[in-house]
Amino acid sequence: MTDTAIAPPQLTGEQREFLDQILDKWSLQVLDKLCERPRRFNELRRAIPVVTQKSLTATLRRLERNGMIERVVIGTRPVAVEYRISALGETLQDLIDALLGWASSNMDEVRQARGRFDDEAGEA
Amino acid sequence: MTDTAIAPPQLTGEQREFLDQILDKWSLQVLDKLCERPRRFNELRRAIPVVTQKSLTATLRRLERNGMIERVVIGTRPVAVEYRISALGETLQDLIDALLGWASSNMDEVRQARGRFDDEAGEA
DNA sequence: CCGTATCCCTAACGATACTG
DNA sequence: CAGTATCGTTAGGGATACGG
Repeated sequence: MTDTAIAPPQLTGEQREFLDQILDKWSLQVLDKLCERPRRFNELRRAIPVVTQKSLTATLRRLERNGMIERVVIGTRPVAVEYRISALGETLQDLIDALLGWASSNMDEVRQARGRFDDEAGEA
Repeated sequence: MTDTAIAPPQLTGEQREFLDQILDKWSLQVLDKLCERPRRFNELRRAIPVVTQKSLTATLRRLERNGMIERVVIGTRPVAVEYRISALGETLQDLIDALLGWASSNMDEVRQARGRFDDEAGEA
């Protein structure tokens, strides 16, 4: 106990589960797209490489349940649905951008690390 | 195209996969622990709530392969192994802290959102 | 257009036992 | 101590078909 002024972020199981639900494979991309502007379901589907209907629906429901996005039903015919980032979701925007930017910037080094790792495994 | 000075972070599949591998259930916690100081295998195991040997091993291998951590074998008897954050991993430290901090700060609002969502589903 | 329902398959995980 | 190996279960994901 020397100089830990701020409380150590000992994650509770609840928090771990929550982060797990908003940092998964598709969520980051959905949040990223919705940070730009609201989108319709099929619009999102097209914007995200190869997500299936099922996975996208599941991701949207999960994000909505966790308060990260809002689902707005527009009562036209046929029905239209718009998804948009929530106030809570917006507070994560900078972090997401930073994360995606970090991944882009360091992908090269990651590739090299993978090469080294796989080589060592191969010769052993 | 108004003021987007930085390139839009259109994630490649490769980058998405990479982020997926270092933001998963256990990785965040492992990285967090190793940012504090190097740790031994069983030390990590105890430090992280309920991870199993198998999952911890898999997580460590994945992080090592992606260049985020380093595995140092100390040739004592019985063998000791120390894991520590890599230079690349360190560049993510602030982001991880921010992420964990954000989760802590907003957990309350998340709980409320869940309550609302589950209520609506229940009465429907 | 926006989903839900179904089938199927595989990747992940926990539990347990065993090795250098 | 630090793993690997195996087994059985289960959650996630893709493909497809159908409904409001």
